[in-house]
Amino acid sequence: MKLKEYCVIEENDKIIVENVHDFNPVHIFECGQCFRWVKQPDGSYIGVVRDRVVKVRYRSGMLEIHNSTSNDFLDIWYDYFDLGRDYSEIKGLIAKDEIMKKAVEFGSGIRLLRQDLWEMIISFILSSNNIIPRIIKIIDSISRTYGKKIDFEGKSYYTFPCIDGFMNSDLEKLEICRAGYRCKYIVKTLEMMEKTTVKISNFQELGLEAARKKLMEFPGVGPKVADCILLFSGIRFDVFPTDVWVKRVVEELYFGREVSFKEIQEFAKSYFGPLAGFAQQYLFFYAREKKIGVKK
DNA sequence: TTGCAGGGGTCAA
DNA sequence: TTGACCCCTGCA
Repeated sequence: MKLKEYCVIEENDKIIVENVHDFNPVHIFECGQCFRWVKQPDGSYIGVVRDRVVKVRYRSGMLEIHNSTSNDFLDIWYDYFDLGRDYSEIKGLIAKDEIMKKAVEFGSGIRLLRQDLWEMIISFILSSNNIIPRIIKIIDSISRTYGKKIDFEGKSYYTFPCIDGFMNSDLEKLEICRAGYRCKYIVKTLEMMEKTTVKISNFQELGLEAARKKLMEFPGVGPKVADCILLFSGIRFDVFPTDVWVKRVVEELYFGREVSFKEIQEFAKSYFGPLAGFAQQYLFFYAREKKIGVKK
């Protein structure tokens, strides 16, 4: 089977996708955009996406997805891994100064995942005023409490719960997930979600400001969280989520002084334009791994 | 062993 | 604009 430039071979329980470039699992799964992929001792990653568990391995142009079929490739993985996009071209366009050249080279295998909108709303509400290892723990705990169990390679995994999964269960149990004051944001958000029909298509029809405004109606969603939701569910790529790491790296490498959130947003818009979201990911990964701007 | 500082966006005063 | 919110980690 062929889809665009890819050749997909089905073999036992796995598929092998040939001719995949600009793909590095470490960069993709550890650049802060997702919380449900776990590195295995052999270097592969196991992740829960929608209602399935898969294992992903990549070497020299070959992407292996275990526990999957070629139909899944068409239905899920092609979009999820954003395989229709030429990241070499994007990298060429945004690596227009020495800083971006370094950041792009450092995270050369980053791809933006197109993740589930509901999952992103809840996940990024949990991300505010929080650190990545803890966010991962909380989401894992929520999935164990409210999701469905799936066994894979002798271990149990849990899907991220759908709205019904939450609402049909006891929301008081959220407290055991150690999310602190964010629990009440989640409960309120779920109640609001139940009453509305918010879909990705709704957001794609809206302009950027209207989409942001709509997301910020949910409690716990401010400007940064709203931009993360839009970017990581593949709705908008012209946003520049500005957290402490991005602020630090832009201040240190571009301005050489302290700047406001608004100044950074204006800079990103004029400098990176429609590719701001990609630039943000390379910069974030670079800043965090290299600890740029951290006071010693 | 204990206790305190630090990290991290949003909300409400 | 500023302090409070919550939990975990690291380090005296």
